[in-house]
Amino acid sequence: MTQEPRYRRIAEELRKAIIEHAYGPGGRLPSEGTLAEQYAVSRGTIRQALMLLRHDGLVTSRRGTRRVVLDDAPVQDFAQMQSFARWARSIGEVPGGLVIRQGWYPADAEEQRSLRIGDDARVLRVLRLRRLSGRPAMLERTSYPEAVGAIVEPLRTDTVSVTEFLERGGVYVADAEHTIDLVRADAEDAEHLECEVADPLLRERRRTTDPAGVPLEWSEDRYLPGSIAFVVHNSLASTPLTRQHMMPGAGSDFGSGSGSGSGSGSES
Amino acid sequence: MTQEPRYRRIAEELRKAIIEHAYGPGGRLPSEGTLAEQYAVSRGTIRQALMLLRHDGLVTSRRGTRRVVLDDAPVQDFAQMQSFARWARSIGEVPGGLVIRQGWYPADAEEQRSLRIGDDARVLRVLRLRRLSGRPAMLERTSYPEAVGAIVEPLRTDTVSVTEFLERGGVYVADAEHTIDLVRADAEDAEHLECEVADPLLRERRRTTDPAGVPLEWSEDRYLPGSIAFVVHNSLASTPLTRQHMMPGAGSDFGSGSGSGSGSGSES
DNA sequence: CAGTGGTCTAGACCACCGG
DNA sequence: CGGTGGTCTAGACCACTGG
Repeated sequence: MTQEPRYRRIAEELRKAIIEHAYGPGGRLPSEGTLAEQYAVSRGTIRQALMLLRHDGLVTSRRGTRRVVLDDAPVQDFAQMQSFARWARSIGEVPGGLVIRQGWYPADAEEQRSLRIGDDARVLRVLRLRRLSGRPAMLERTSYPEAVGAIVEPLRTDTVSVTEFLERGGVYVADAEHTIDLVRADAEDAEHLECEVADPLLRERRRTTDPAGVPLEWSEDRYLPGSIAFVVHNSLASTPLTRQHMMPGAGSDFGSGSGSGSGSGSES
Repeated sequence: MTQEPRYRRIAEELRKAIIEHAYGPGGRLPSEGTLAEQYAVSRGTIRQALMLLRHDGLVTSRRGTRRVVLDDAPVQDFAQMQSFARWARSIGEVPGGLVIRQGWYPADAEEQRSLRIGDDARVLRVLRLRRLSGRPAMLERTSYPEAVGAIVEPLRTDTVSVTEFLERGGVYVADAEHTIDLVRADAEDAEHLECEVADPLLRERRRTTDPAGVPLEWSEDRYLPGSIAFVVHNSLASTPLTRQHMMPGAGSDFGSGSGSGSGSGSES
């Protein structure tokens, strides 16, 4: 039962206390030494716990002063960020998923690079519409490498959560990289998202890998504006956020929806 | 001279080795024990170094196996993300800044909340146009609390980097929270960014705090599309990325540029 | 100045992965 | 099974903050 490491459980207790405003905001946490005594663990363990809160932007840390509680950050866990369905449920919406088209194709250059596969490899391309309580919210073009595709392919087309299915099969996501920018809807986007061609959409391109570093999927998701925002926290301690320059004309493809990446099924 | 802690210097050496493809990608790092010997430090110090690379998404880590090198991540340091000018230089562009309007105003509700100040506090609102090598790239509406505003106010209107100026004054940013979504240009946006009213823009709302947790600025930046993307890395180890739901009608303000937040100078 | 967090050590035990 | 990383301990010294 008690398989969660000590420092994680301590971090959870502290997080809860903070969210319930036991200290702040602006309040000071007990010192590491005091906490170590209270929890009857060594200072190192306490530091590990506090590190978690630090990375989530819940507390500061400076030599010389006690840690200060920051405002509540909109903290989600990794699992929730990784799965559209889980996220939807957490905000009280009913997630819907529907596969519009899927099939095996030879990997194009972008897929070969992103999924780290050879130029003779096949990928499963899936075009999927995501709904929030019935309303179209996002159109997802995903490419899976052979091994993962074989698991995903036989799924019912209305499977709500692919991520959760993969987890039951022992496939876990450990890392993800997201690129967020703006594109305009192509004909396919407009049809399924029920908007006009050339309407602006929020685009998230995503590459996920398993704990061994093996790429699991490469996806381009296009969100209708007004329903979603991305929130990022960064700090001196850890900075996963980056601006990226785009060569004029490249990157932000207007119109040609299948673009360079995982266009899904426009072929045939 | 040797003031950088040991583990950071080790991390830098390893990062360099990785970027120069001394191991991978896909290659395996030496074990922690081996590295500890090589650098003549304890295993704990090596683990601290590796933790940095882990959070940057450069290597994996799993019990039982050696760490695996992932693809090169687009790693920037915090300072670069924090400063438009520094970022611009790093991609070989010439940053430009021009204050269009600034002035002191009573803090509105949003500013009071974001900057954690009372309802009788004043803020300095600055409307600033940012250029990349001459071309308009971003329009920035920033609100500073009294203390910071007093430092920023006397600056020349063409000051390229406010961040760098503040650092010279001993003001350092330690934490930031970013919310990214899509809006349409209002009249003010269109005028200065040289686009049409209602053109889509990428919006980044940002709140930064100093090492003690005191809010330093609250800003709403609007980028012309096609010139920038945001890249986020997240992992089981640390997940600062979040989707956020928006109430229909709220959040994504169309038109009223000064929105709920730090509208700058539309008043008068 | 006393108290705090940042760094570092040297050791221990365990869970897990691969051969 | 041996080797690996994950967890945890008990101590030490230092840099910095604040009164």
